[in-house]
Amino acid sequence: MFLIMLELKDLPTTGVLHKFAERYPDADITAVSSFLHLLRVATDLSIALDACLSKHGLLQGRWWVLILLMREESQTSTPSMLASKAGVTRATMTGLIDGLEQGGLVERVFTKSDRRSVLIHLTVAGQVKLDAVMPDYYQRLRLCMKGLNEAQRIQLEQMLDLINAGIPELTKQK
Amino acid sequence: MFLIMLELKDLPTTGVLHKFAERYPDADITAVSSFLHLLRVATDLSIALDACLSKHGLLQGRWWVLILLMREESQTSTPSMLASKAGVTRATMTGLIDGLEQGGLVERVFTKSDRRSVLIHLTVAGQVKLDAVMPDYYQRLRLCMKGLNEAQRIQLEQMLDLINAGIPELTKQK
DNA sequence: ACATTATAGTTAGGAAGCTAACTATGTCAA
DNA sequence: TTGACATAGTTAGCTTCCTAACTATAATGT
Repeated sequence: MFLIMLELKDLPTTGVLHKFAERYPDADITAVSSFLHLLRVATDLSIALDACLSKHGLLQGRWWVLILLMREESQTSTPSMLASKAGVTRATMTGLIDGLEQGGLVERVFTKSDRRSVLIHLTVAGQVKLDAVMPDYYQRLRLCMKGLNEAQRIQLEQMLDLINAGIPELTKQK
Repeated sequence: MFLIMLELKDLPTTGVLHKFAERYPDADITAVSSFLHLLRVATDLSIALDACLSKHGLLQGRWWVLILLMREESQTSTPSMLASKAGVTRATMTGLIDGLEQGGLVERVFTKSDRRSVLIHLTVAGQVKLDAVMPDYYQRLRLCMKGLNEAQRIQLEQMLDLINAGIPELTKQK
C-alpha cells in the first residue's frame, strides 16, 4: 500500500479555477475540485498512517504484508500471492520480505513440492508486533472517522465506487 | 503531489474484518472499510493520472510545478514557494526544477535583490506543454467524475472535510 | 559593527517503488 | 523425451521521494 502524490497543500481557489476554465473550456470546475480534494485528504491520511506505524518501527508496505499473512489460516503465503494482493511487483515484494525477515517478523520456508516457490510464514515475533500495532491503529482510526455516522460512511463508499467506475476514462485511448 | 501507498487490490472481506475485530475489539469495522476504500480509490486515481500525464512525457510532480507557475500572474515563483505549495521539501523541488529546466519548460532567473534566491519562470515551451496536456486532462477528468452530480460532489467534499478534521487523531501523542 | 540567527538553495546519501533481465524449475505437446 | 513456453523468485539499475548537512546571503540585536 503505497500512495505517492503531491500533497496539494495549496488547493486552487475558485478564482484560479475559473481563470483556468477560461483558457481551457473543457474544465469541469466541480469535478476538478472534488478530484483534488479527494487526493489531498487521501494523501494526508497516508502520511498520518505512516507516522502512526513508524512509532512501532514499521513502514506501510511491511505492515501490510504482516496483515496479509495474518489473514491466512496458516499465517503463510507466497511472495507472488502477497505481491498480487498488495498491488506491488514481485520484485518489490522481495525487498519487503527481506526487510521483514531481517527483523525476524517473517521467515522464508523452502518447500519440496515446487522448488521454485518459497513460503512466507508469520513468526511469533511478527504476531507480537501486530498485536502491539493493531489496537493502536484501530483506536486511532475509530477516532479519526468518528465524524461520519454509519449512513455517511455508506454514502461515501457509494460515491467512491462511482468515481472508481470512471477511472478508466483517465487512461483510455481515445 | 505524490501519493505512495499500497494499492490494496485485496480489500478485506467482511468475514476477515470480523475475524480481526475478534482479536482486536477496538476495531471499528465500518471505519476501517471506509478508510481503506478511500485510500484505494485515491491511489488508483493517482496511478491513472500518472498514466494520463506520461503520454505527454510528464510526471505528476513536474506537471504540478508547471500548474503552480501558470497560476501566478507573472508565471514566476521561487523554489521555496513552489515547494511549500506543492507540499514537498525544498530538496525535492530542486530535483523537479532540474528536470523541467533540462526539458526547457522552466528557466532559472537569478535576481539581484536577494542573491540567495532564484526565480523560476515558465517558458513559452512550458506554456505550450500545458496547453497540450490540460485540455486532455480536463476532458478525461470530466468523464471520470460524471457519475457524481453536483449535489453528490458537494456531499463528498463535506465528508472528506470531516475525515480531514479527524486526521490528527492518527498521529496525536496519547 | 559585528556576532548570532534565519533563510534560500543545493548536495549527498538512504528508502522503496518500478521495469527488465536473469536463474531455476515446472508444464505441455509434438 | 525433449523443445518451447510458463512461472517463481531474485537481482540490477533507474526514479524520486526523504532527511541532514552544507554554502551563501540576509536580517537582527546588542
